Amino acid sequence: MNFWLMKSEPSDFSIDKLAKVRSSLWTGVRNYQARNFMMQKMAVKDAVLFYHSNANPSGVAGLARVAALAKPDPTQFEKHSDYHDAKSTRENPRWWCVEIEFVEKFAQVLSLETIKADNFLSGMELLKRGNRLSIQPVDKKHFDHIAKLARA
DNA sequence: GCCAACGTTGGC
DNA sequence: GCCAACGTTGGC
Repeated sequence: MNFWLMKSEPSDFSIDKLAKVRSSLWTGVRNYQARNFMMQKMAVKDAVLFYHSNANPSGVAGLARVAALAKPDPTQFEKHSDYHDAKSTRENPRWWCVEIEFVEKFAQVLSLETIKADNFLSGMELLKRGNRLSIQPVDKKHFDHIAKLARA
């Protein structure tokens, strides 16, 4: 089983929204590295840190889980979607997405500031210079530590 | 809104 | 294949 961090702007899709709908396709990823993690590495039951970016505060807002393997992202075929991709075909879709299900909302967001201040988390990909990747692998030890901090 | 860092595009 | 121009991400 693998561990992941997945970013979303809460104004677009938040942990509250996921809690309400219970599960959702993780649509809109248009970065090949992030897509490849979903297509090639994610398995059902993998654990996910749900990260709010461009938020107040930004940070890990809760936990989720991979509910289904990657399938073609339907938004790439929607002409009027922000995520439409004219170069993608149904025979050979360019963008794929897994399905994510709600697990837990933290009582409060574990802020980026708190994560940065914790020495045990200093090696996280999230904290690397210029990090922009919206889906990234997380070490189990970091995942567990974040879950522990959030419940403390 | 600013801007550093990064990814993508396209001319050559 | 190089790389300048451009677009996007995301913290602040």
